[in-house]
Amino acid sequence: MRLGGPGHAVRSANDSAGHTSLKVVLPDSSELELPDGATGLDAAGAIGKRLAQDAVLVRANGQVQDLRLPLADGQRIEILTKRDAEDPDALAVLRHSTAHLLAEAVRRLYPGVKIAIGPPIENGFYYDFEFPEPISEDDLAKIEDEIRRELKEGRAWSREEVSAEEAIKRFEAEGEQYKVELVGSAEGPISFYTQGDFTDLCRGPHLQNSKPIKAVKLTGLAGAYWRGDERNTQLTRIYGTAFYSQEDLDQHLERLEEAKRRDHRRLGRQLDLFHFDEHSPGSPLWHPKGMVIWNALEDVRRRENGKRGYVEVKTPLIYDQALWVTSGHWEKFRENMFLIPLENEQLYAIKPMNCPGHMLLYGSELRSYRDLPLRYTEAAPLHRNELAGALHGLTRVRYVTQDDAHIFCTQEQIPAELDGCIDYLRYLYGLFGLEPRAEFSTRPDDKLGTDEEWDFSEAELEAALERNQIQYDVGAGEGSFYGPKIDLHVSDVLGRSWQLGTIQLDRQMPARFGLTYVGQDNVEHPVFVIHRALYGSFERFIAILVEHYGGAFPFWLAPVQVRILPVADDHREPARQIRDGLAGAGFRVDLDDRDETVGKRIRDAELEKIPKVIVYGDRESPERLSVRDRGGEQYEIGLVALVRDLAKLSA
RNA sequence: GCCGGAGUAGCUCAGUGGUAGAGCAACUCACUUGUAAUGAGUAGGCCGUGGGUUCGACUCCCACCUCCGGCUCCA
Repeated sequence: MRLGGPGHAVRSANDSAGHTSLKVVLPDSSELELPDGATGLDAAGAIGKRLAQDAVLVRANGQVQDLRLPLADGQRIEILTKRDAEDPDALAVLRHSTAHLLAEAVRRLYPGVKIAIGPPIENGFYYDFEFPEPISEDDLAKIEDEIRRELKEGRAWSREEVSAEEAIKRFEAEGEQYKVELVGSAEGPISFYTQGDFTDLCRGPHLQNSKPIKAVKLTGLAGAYWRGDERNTQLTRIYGTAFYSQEDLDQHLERLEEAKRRDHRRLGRQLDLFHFDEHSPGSPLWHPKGMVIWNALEDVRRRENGKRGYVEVKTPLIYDQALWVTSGHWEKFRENMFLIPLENEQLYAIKPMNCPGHMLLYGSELRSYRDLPLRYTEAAPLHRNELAGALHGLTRVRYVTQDDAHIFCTQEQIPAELDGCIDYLRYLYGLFGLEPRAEFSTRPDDKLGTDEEWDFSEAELEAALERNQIQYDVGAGEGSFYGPKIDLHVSDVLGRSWQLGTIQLDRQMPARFGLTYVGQDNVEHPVFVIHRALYGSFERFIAILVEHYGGAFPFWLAPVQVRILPVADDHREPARQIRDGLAGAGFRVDLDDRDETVGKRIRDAELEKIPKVIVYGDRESPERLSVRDRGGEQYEIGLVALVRDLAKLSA
């Protein structure tokens, strides 16, 4: 989480020389007059003693600020207290302070440990350490106890500003090399926060004291590279979370449990959609019910591609090494490719992407400007030898299927084609009620091509985002090696963000393949390629859908849409006829005539999250069916009317 | 690949240096069922794989495989 630096807010009304007071605006729009140099804490004190005691943070003009820092004239301020227990900023400051308690505890328990960095994050905080001896999860309980001891004793934070030289000298004396490095790269004033006998380099803000920290839990242990770079030493990261009350922590843990019930890996097995086998790690085995969802996505893809002027192609799965050298993958992607060394033959590789095949296809003929734009689409199986530790259910697989397309177009056609992709994206994500975040990813360090070329490509994508009024974050250096990208991200049930759709503008790969078109001027021009996958991959998209719906798919996606339950033996035959009638009308319907009670079979249908259950007994007839919706709502309807209603749900 | 954890019946999980357990699912029988679990019985295990220690290993040690939580990388 990014906390606003306090440095910017320090400027007070000095420019209006001679004034010895400043005014701030409170949330109720009333004004508060304070002596010049007054801090957030002073402001709280001026309002009430109790507020000053309870204050944890001040928000000045929307920016969080440490209570100990001076306010500026004219700022709108808001004092946050433990009563703002759900405010993200109030939680962040609590957790940040708890991270410091963790560091203090670890330093006391493990002499010789080096401390690195410990920020608040989405649902808690972490702190990175270099331990002299490795620790294990069993150690967490001991550390947690030590934090509780600190809380019982009570801690108060004090803040001081020092020069960079002084800070470096101090950390060098303590042998804290990571802190020395951090000071070296710090911007703005260097500040220290001290609680007990523990002093840490920190920008803040922090609590006044540890009283508001009512619940702490250390949640995990992991390796993490210093500064996120795998060439650096791997530190030990301790994760934890903290709350203003025990109830909030309990609620948080409950939500986690609830989220786990929606996990696509769990539901995948429960709903009989897919599974994994250790004989092919990272490669799902799709069950019939999973394929229903897959094919529903395929149907949408084919239908919309057809409407939007795409043409379907099919290209080889394996290519020789020379092709991959031309495409640039041999240099940039080799370690992620499955190679096929054949006896007495060239080295082949299974494709991790469709692009090179589509390049060959485009290059197989002389192309005219009249042919463009040419939109090739192919959802072929791709294989990427992902690092073993990176595999993750359906969200990160080795056998992946993109809803891929490559749009070959002229430079002038780029804006319209990008707009077309964005419109398509909007349609698709809207269909499922997904609300993705857009990220604009720019040139990476290992890019192909010149900065001038990238300036152009990046400008085209950014202009498309602006034109379509899409809010986006910038992923500096996150682009593909051949071009910048617009990526769509959606979070899974446990808050992990996954990239789904992507739109990439590429002039490198067509150039490497010598691809051109003949213009109206009878001169060959370089052709541009837009790589785009809108679901991203079927696998990941289905994972997100399973969690998005919690397995309760809308009628049109549900693997089994209707289940018929005959009450007793005599009802089996008429129930079969109802089933056949609905199946004939094109619905996915099955019959549960097991020798179980109706109650039991209803329960099973609910657990399978089947949208419609029809109980058929003495009271029913084709003119009068008893339908139970998923969740328990019941109504009566004739077969003909039911077919009509269900057809509407399928559209 | 790296750090930490875990692999026991189809699934969810107990167990421990001395004969391998439960619930659900499966199968059989009875019940003929009315909107979230009818009852009884039966069967089901190279306790992830390979080595080692031991009179004896599911249990202790080592290596590997797979999965889980992170890191890095990525659709």
